[in-house]
Amino acid sequence: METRELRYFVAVAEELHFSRAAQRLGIAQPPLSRAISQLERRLGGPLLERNSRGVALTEAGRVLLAEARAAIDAVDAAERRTRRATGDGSEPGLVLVSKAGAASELLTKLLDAYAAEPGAVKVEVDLCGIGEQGPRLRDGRADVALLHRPFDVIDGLDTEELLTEGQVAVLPSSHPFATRSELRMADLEDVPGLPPMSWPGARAQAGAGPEIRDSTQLYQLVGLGRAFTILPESARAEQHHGVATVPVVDAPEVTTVIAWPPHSRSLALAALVRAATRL
Amino acid sequence: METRELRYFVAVAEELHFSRAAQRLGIAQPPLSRAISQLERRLGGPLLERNSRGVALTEAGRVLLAEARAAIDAVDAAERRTRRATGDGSEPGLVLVSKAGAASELLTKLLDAYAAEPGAVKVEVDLCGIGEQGPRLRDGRADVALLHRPFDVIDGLDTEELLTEGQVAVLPSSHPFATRSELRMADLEDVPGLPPMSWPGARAQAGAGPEIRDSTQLYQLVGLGRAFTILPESARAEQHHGVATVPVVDAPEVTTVIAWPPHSRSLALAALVRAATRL
DNA sequence: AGCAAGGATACCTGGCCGGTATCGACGGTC
DNA sequence: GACCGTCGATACCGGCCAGGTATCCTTGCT
Repeated sequence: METRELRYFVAVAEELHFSRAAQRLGIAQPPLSRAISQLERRLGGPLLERNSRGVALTEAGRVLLAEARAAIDAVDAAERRTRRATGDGSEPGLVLVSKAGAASELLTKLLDAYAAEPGAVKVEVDLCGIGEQGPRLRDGRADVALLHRPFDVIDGLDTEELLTEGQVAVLPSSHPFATRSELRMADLEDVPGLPPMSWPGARAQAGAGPEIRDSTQLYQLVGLGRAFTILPESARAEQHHGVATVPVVDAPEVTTVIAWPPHSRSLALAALVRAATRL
Repeated sequence: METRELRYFVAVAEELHFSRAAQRLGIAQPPLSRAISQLERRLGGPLLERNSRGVALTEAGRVLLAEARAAIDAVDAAERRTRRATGDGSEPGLVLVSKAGAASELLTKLLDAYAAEPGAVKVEVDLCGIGEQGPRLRDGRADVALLHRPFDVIDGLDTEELLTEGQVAVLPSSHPFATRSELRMADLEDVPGLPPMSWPGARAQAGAGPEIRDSTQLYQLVGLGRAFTILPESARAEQHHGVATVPVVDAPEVTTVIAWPPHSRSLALAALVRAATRL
């Protein structure tokens, strides 16, 4: 099977519409129809059900969709990482990705420690939205990531634990809870007049609160008295106007891990991970 | 990048010889040379160094080799799993792979428990050589595997723990140790007149002992008084002529885990894993 | 110098990809 | 129920590129 065929199939499976998929792919509809038919013939059965007025995936189609996405990511990763490794000098040697606004203290320590190693290469730090790190590692836009268990999905990645910490509630400083010396999860089940925030990607926790994408947004919302949330202790290092933090003594512990794709053979990556574990 | 190009590159990178690689691929040498040149042009730098009398990989080439192998495995997996999912009826719904001769008791319990579930599909059990499970999961020849931590590589796989157990020494029954009620790791550091076995794939432990590939071989060698080894307790369920087992009280614990590729969305697989964790 | 090995280049051919035109099946509408 | 719009399938054609053969060129060995 060729990459092209997989991309074609994914487009159709996502659009559930041949003409739209063809448009997205920048080709005409007939070649796309033909390519999918060939694929179905080669794989020994139908992938799509062409009902009148629409297209639906068969069971085999669902399998192929999941597998094809993973395969395309792997191919894209191969291309990106190789292009990065071709000695055109100016490019960074490693791309590290982390949630915007998280683990910044740990991150600076890590970068300093690695930079001091002999043979350290340039590290580009890429801050992305919550839950975006996994995909970036998988499709080669990044080589290594900082993640937070149990929040981030670490399926299919190699990891090393770096730091385990408790969590604190992040509240408007005007809120009655803000003066408490500690809180319990039970206190936060239903905070009067304050919705909890919900993260994109997390099991949709149906929290009626606003969705946020980065930490600036988060602190702004809290400062405005519109929401509260729970974050790892290290978030206290950042001071924000109108925002108070109170330890939540029985919150589940959060572990910051460094993660990388399992087949990586990069010496630079190995050195970075080694530096991280020695922190 | 197309799958074909990746396969071509891997062939050349493995053979380090264009003509032999072309032969292996079933094409002539000139198209292969051209394909590699195109790849190098597209990726922005050389992948191979053509020294006089031979070919060597550049750093970028090493990166691409590792990435390309993973990508090709993913594409092959997509094809195999989809072909298996196309409703041609006779085929098995899931392929489970396990080390030959290991965990047989757990395996039968698991298969029985799953078969009793509503909507259970046919499970093909595939017994393979030690260390072969990972590759089979990665390239789609299997959907799920039983592995043993810390011996098997579980990089890049999702896992659930099933069973943790101690280990026993497996010795010829004529050996002085065979009558002991227990042993310690220190006793086994250097057993007089008996070499330890070494497994393929494991970090080459330089044990001067014979290499073995399956459990029949193993018990035969032990029965002949040619070697000894350490195995999980459950191995005692199998009785073999001339072979004795003695608990090793301070051996590291072995955990049997069920493992599957992280992006799998198969309902049948999910049911099997659920059945396994309920054992 | 001659030769052999091995990768690169030149050039041709055929298959397949992608395009346009058109068909055919199905549904909604008046 | 005839008409029409939507959407995927089919027919056919043209151009590109993969793959083949022949040959060149560099290199190392004798």
